Amino acid sequence: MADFDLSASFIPALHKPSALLPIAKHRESLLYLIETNQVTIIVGQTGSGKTTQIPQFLHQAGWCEDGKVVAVTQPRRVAATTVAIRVAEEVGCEVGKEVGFSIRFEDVTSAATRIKFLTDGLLIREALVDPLLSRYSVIMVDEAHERSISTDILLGLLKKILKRRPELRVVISSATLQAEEFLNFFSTHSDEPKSAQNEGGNAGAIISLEGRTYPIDILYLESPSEDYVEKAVSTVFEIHTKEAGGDILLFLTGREEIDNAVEAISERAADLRPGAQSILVLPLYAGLSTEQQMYVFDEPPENTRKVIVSTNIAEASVTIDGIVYVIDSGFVKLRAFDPKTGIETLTATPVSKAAASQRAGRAGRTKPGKCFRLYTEQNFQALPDANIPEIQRTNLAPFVLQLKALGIDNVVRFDYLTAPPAELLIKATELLYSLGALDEYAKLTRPLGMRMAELAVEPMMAKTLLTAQSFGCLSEMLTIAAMTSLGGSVWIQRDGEKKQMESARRRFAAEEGDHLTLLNAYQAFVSKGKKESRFCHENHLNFKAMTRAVSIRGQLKRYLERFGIAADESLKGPPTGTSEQIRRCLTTGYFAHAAKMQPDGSFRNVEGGTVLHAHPSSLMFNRKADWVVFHEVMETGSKTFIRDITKIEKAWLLEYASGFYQLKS
DNA sequence: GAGCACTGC
Repeated sequence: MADFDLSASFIPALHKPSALLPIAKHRESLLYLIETNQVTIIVGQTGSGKTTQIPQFLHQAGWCEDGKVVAVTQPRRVAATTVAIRVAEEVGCEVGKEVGFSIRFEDVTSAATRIKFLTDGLLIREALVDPLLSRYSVIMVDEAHERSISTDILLGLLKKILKRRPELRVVISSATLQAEEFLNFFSTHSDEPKSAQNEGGNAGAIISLEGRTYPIDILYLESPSEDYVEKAVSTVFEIHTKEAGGDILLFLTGREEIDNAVEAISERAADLRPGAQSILVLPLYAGLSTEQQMYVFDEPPENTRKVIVSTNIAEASVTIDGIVYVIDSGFVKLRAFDPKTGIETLTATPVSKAAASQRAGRAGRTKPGKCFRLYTEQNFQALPDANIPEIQRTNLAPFVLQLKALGIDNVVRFDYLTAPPAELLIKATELLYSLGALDEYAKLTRPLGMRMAELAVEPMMAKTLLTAQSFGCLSEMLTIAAMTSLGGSVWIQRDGEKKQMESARRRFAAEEGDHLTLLNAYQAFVSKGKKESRFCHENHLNFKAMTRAVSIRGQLKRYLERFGIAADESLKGPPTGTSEQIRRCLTTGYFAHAAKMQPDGSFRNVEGGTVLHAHPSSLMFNRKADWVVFHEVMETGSKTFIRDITKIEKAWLLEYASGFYQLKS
């Protein structure tokens, strides 16, 4: 018994004790600030431990007594789940007990849950049922500086709720640049009498927490570069030949650029002198399958430097360890919505200063790093401080509908952190009126408008679903709604298998267009394919997306059942809605997205002013049609594409949307 | 002939 087996006697700690985190020494002052202020802004560097520690401090300090809950919101699902799992480990409980999380389709909480991580979109939805969010004693809004539209709407709601609940505490985590803006927002009360202010304590406070990151050298170009992809490739090799070991992360804007850069880097890497350290180059973007994305986390082989060429996904959503060098092109593709035309654009735009420093920060996670910016220091100084908030450049129809459902009738006077342009609000209101969700006084209609707000799909599809029963095609529309909400990720193109994917897609093709094709694919997946991944692999379908479609369809079906609208889904035989019923039903929701094919094969919208092209992924690409409706329109580069297209009859437009088209002419 | 990233009781 002489042997003393270390591994049997000691269990390695899963996590560093939280006392070692920089935040621990601020514990008392943090708790004091939260106690005495309704709103506390935390400026926490990455690695400060704010997200994992603050909820535990609050719990220990008694904020969860009398059954109250501390909520922590995140803009992304993965963050909500991974942080919850970590905090549960630190607390020493099972996830779903004292510490839990709640995201769409996954509620891992129980009556015992005291610390709850959730997405901010979900917390807004909770306000539909519990307008004062009364079960929460503290609500921490994490990553507020990202300014997602859900975060902005949530902050506006919280400001309203704070006036009615003086005992509620709000904690906002922000980057340095925006802390004052958040504080100002919460300390000015535009339309309240003075006496109502500061009732629950002081209006607010800001506290800074230092992080635990390593220094990063920032390097700029001396003169601007003409082609940043080419410059990026040569910079990779300069780092590789001149700098010490460590992996490289290169930020470009999109799939095409990334594929080109990956190819160029592997070609040049083949010319490296024999015996030198080699290069392993990997792409990273959302359009890749999960397996392809996972490669970036693998250890590279011996004597090999890993180079990851990524979109913005690596800026905040995906964190890769071992990165020592960052190369920043200075550009990102951003979505914007033109209220005049109703068309979304996707364009490469210069990043903000905040985004540039976030990118640079990806280099210093494990040791000191370097960031090579492919632009000059003057270029950097000219960049905007922060990105334009999403609320100022997005289609607001879904959010106007939500605000109305929350009892906020005057959406123009709602207290926004940053007000959206009036045209966006008008456009959204007009669309909701034409769909029948709002009446002529812009009040939410009942039951139609209220039900549309409760359905978790965009308003045009919500309207379609709510009329489907009267067309006898509810079962089919549930499937189509679930499939279109996947956003084009249904089919997967594997390397060099383009032809095979095309022919797989043709197997499900329906003459009438993409919606019925999606319906065919789903029905094959759940019947013949038995919801198995093998079927997806054989048919070039995205298994993850198809599984998600099954969940979404189930959720939508339950919502409708609650409204007393039940799909007749008897066990025998396929659904019975005819193609015409389905296409008529689509027209009742998508009349605003109608277009007519021209002799040259392009489309014009009803007003005739906009030239639209079928997206190459659509069945209507290279096919004849007359009138169509489509799910989505997007301008990229110089062309405007429509996606998910289905043939309809012109007469149906007049039948279901005469008001809309009279209004327009 | 081709789309950044997120997200919903």
